[in-house]
Amino acid sequence: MNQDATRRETGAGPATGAKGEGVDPLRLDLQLCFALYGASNRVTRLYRTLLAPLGLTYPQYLVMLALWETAPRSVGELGQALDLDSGTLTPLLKRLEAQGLVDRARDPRDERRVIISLTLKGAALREKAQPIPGEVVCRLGGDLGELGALREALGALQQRLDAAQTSDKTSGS
Amino acid sequence: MNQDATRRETGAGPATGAKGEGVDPLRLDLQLCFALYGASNRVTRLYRTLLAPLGLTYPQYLVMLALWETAPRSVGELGQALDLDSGTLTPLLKRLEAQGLVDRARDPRDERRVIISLTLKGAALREKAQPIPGEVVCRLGGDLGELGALREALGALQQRLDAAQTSDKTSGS
DNA sequence: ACAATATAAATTGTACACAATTTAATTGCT
DNA sequence: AGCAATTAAATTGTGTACAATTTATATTGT
Repeated sequence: MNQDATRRETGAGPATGAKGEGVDPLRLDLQLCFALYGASNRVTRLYRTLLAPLGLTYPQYLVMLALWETAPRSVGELGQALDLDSGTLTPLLKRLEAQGLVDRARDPRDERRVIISLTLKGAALREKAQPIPGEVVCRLGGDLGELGALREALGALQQRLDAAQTSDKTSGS
Repeated sequence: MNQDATRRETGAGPATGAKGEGVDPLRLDLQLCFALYGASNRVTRLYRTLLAPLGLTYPQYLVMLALWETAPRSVGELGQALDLDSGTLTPLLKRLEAQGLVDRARDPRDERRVIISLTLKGAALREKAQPIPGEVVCRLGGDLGELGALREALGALQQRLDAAQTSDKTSGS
């Protein structure tokens, strides 16, 4: 059905000496970026199924996890913890409020701030979420140590990424 | 509410001993999900800066990387390679077409299929993209071996995630 | 041959992400 | 006190992700 002509390797250094130089950096980039991108998308997809009974999306679940840890918190504090800005959080929190899981109220001390607190329903949802992490680990089939190692590797990557970003910003203007 | 304690997260914690302690599973979940989610978002953000001169978003860059590897390809083949469906790819590819980087044409052999091929401009863009991976690695400051290990760990995670998803679908009668 | 089925993209609708801007409230400075 | 600068959310606009549906084309069974 298809022969070589239909699918060719593009580029790969057309006019170079074709002397078999090492690995293409773009190919490595594809592999690493892709692994992270794909893993992230897949995790979101996996959780989608598990979270459907709770009526939560994956980012909403992360926000609830953060609030179950510490509440109340302002939008800004939540954003700092989750590394998200108000453009993402504001509509997400409004949806959680519409579901009756959180309350949004201006801080009387500083009317610029909006304090997010858990409602009784939001606090109670924690019980229904309890089995989810175990279910995920069970489905993944790996041991906890391995997942912990992955978490640490990702944490280290995050710090590097933050450093790369800030050094980028400070050099501007 | 009971949460009066000040937040003491993200402190590069003392790694919390092996096991035995009553570790909250939801807390572990927060840490792992969050590491992956945060790393993915940060990578997208880092590339945003680097890709701006090329006029590409990060997902568009991944599509171009895939096409620089092998072109032409159908939307479906591209979707399989990138783990994205037509709902995501179709508008993205239309934007690449609007930029003159790819061509979209029905397969005369099977009019249902749409074949994506690189234009001269799209193929030429590869040269401008060449320094990006090196720049990223340089900014991250890590050694290549470490990044390679991370890629492998993520790859293993991906496979587990795929297995978890499919076992979910195939269940039921 | 042709209705039933299957397949490939496109479309629709919801929900993130995030840059850039806007709105409103607080702080600083004189 | 008065007013510029700062800060915190909200808003706006673009671009993903993805489930569910639709459209168009191809394949199958009788």
